[in-house]
Amino acid sequence: MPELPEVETMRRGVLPVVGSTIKAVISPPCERRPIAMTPRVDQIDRVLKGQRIAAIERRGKRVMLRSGNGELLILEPRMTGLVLIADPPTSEHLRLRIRLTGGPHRDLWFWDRRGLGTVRLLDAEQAASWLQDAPLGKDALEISALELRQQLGTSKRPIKVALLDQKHVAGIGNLYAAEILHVAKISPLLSCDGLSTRQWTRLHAAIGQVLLEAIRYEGSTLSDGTYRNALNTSGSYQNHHRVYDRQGKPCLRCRGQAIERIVQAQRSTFYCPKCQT
DNA sequence: CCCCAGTCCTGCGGGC
DNA sequence: TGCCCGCAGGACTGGG
Repeated sequence: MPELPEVETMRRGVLPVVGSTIKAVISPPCERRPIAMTPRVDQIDRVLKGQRIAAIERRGKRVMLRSGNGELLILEPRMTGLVLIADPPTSEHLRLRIRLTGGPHRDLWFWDRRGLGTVRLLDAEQAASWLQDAPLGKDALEISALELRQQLGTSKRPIKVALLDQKHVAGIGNLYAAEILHVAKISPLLSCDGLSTRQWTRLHAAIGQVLLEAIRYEGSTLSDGTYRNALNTSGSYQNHHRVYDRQGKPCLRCRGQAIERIVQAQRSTFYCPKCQT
């Protein structure tokens, strides 16, 4: 579930470890099948041991640790991954432990209940080319209105489906796509090439508005309770959702129409058929 | 180009 | 009450 607001909240939460030195990178004992990690953890350990954490960055839904030597450790939480400096929710689903020294925290954890997350280490050269050539669009908070339209404008896919495609714009997932389209008053069913200039402008504004608003509330912790910030604390944006998981309930804008749930590209879409056209 | 179904995986909740 | 199935969806893959 973590999308841009949750991942940005994780990033901000682990910022205090910038300047710390990496003592070791190890796999905590975990009986489950290991998560996808390249290269192997002992290789990652060999490369990063003794290095300073120079920065913690984010692109789309990934948290990236930049080492003093310019290597990039990319943590991709996917559905249930968390990046923490506090004690993780359980000891059972720990996937990576980065032991630290010379700063306020002893450990940086990657915890992932379902184990769909990934860890990847790139050297400085690979990192530079990955940041440039990765099949990953501009970050949703960086993209301009013009770029957004250039990326999506000729597509015949429904706008909701296209917004989820990370190679056009990175960071928007199923929950925020629904929230954004409601704020923009655009039907999720509308074909991208059918959006008017006015609608593109509204969409771009809604992306910024919704994502920043969600970051202010530290993201959405859904009923399964999985998502936590770096201090293992819940977000509260779930209390401000306009449409997500509100099928049958009245639209908060028009007050009358019931929110509908439909399926697009095998995913739930929530919207107000009256407000979103 | 786009779509769809299947894959990874765990925990929960609906239905019987 | 208990058990099983299906659903949740981020990213990716293979076939059409």
